[in-house]
Amino acid sequence: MAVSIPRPGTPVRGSKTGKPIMALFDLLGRSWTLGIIWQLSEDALTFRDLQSRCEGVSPTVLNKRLKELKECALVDHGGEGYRLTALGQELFALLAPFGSWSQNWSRNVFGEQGGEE
Amino acid sequence: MAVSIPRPGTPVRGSKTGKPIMALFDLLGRSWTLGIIWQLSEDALTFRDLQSRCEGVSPTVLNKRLKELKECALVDHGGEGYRLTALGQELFALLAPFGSWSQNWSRNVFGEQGGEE
DNA sequence: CCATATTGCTACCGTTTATGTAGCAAATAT
DNA sequence: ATATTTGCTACATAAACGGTAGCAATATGG
Repeated sequence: MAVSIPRPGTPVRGSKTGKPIMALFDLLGRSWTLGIIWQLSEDALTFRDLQSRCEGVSPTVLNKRLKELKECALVDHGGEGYRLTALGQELFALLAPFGSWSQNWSRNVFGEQGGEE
Repeated sequence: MAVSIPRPGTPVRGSKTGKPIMALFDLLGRSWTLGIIWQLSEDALTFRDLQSRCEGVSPTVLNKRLKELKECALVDHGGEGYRLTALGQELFALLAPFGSWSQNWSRNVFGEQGGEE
């Protein structure tokens, strides 16, 4: 069914219900969506800065994700580059605890070598 | 590079750093991972129950996700079916606020039709 | 005991998505 | 005017996903 933007109320990739949480999970469950939000949490970034912070993700995918995130009102593109909207910042606030949790998870499951950040 | 399990400390899909947060985002950024955790938050479920709650996701994908989640110590498979581990429940606790936030997001961005849950 | 059903799962194959490189038009800087 | 930088598109290849069919193992019922 080749879904582009996972609007709530509309069926999304794999999901026929269109519940908001499923639409959100569909959006967040695409490659680099979470990473993009994470990287934009501090500063606005240019396309290429964002690309390099996302480990050199291909511009094709980066541009797709940015379009989706703009259409879902989580990211916009002002004079200083791409940045989170107010809603995007709200979402990042929910996401922020994942940072320290992931370190704890890493230590518990995989040992000490998990490393920084 | 065909990455199977996104262990922190090891390069993951697209990411060369292996930072825990990137490993976690890689894991969560695969189709149905978030949905599976969401569905297992209340009860243990059999493979087929879980499949039907995930809108009939194909068994191929479901089995892949379950293997990954088991290997990452977020899900296990006891006598009553698949269920979240203690770590999995911790992660769900971080994820739970996304439910109500997604409803608010849906109303703000797409209008009122977003619907329940 | 034998048939039936359920469970967890694998094989296959076609479609979709992602990756990776090259490069172009517009804006900015020198 | 020349050279960079920026945002982005066009391919081609590789990986992931979706969907159906079906199998071995364990229950369940007659």
